Amino acid sequence: MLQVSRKFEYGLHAVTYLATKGLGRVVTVKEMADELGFSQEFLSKAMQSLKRAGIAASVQGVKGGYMLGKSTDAITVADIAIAIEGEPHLVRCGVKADRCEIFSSCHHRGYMNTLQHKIQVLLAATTIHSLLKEVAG
Amino acid sequence: MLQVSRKFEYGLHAVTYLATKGLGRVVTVKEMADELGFSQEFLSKAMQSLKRAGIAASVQGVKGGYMLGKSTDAITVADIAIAIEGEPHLVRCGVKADRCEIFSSCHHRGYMNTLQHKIQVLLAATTIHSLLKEVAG
DNA sequence: GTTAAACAGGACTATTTTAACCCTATTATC
DNA sequence: GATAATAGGGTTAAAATAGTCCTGTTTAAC
Ligand code: SF4
Ligand code: SF4
Repeated sequence: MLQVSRKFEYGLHAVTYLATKGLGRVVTVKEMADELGFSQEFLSKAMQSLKRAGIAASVQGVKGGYMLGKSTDAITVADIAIAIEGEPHLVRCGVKADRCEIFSSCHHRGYMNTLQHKIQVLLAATTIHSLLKEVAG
Repeated sequence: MLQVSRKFEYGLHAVTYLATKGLGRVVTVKEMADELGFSQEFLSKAMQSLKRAGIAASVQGVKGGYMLGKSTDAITVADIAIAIEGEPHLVRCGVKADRCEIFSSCHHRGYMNTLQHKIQVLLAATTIHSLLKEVAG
């Protein structure tokens, strides 16, 4: 329970990788996959999600690739999580009420929702900038 | 990502149900399943986990059933999560290092581990006692 | 002491989610 | 026009979760 997906971790690694390369530098998926040690195809999907969210920017064509779409202190871990996994739903009923058979009689939905919010606050508290500092120091 | 399991929610509901019945009262799985509206067989597994963790106590035989094993302010949401899902592992490498192909080159393991710890602190901050008050108030 | 109602738990199956792969555009450089 | 890259749909494979079944053990009641 409560384990992050591999895709999210791929995405986070990719973003920190791009960050160390500087804001302007264009990097291909192939380079990142080789350097970080994971599947090119799968990372590619993660990058597409990050791009749609504006976290990464892409350049198409032969000399194309990805770069960061924002400065490192404008990207939080929560942003990456949402870009890749979509809106967070700690409980099934968050997706759609009828996903839970006891929705109408459930009394701790309120608590679960505040819990989810607190977790989001935790994720939003770390920017890529601060994460890189933490890793270095 | 980061969704709690149904079994955990079943367990949490069961514990709050037992709590409202008072510490001494013995309740059968059948009664709880009927009352809360979920599968007897599946709830039974959750109760067995809760019992092993000391959160619930059981009485075997004809007039048997379950009751709380501790007072409501000695049980936290984290306790229930651990009883049912086992030790939390936000990242794959927490289970076993070789579950992650990039373990040796990963730089944000430290961050992920502190994140996990903070989530545990959140869960441990709510006792069943305080949860019930929150629901009532 | 036999019966019946309950917990205990192993083993299996089904469902859902996640991960991975494949294949075809499209874009832009050379 | 060839090539190297992103964009993305669709399919398959693997893993985790949910749910079921079946057998045993305990104990109150008769
Ligand atoms: S049990 Fe309550 S909180 Fe959980 S999914 Fe159902 S309605 Fe939502
Ligand atoms: S990427 Fe890092 S934190 Fe995540 S599982 Fe691998 S070693 Fe652990």
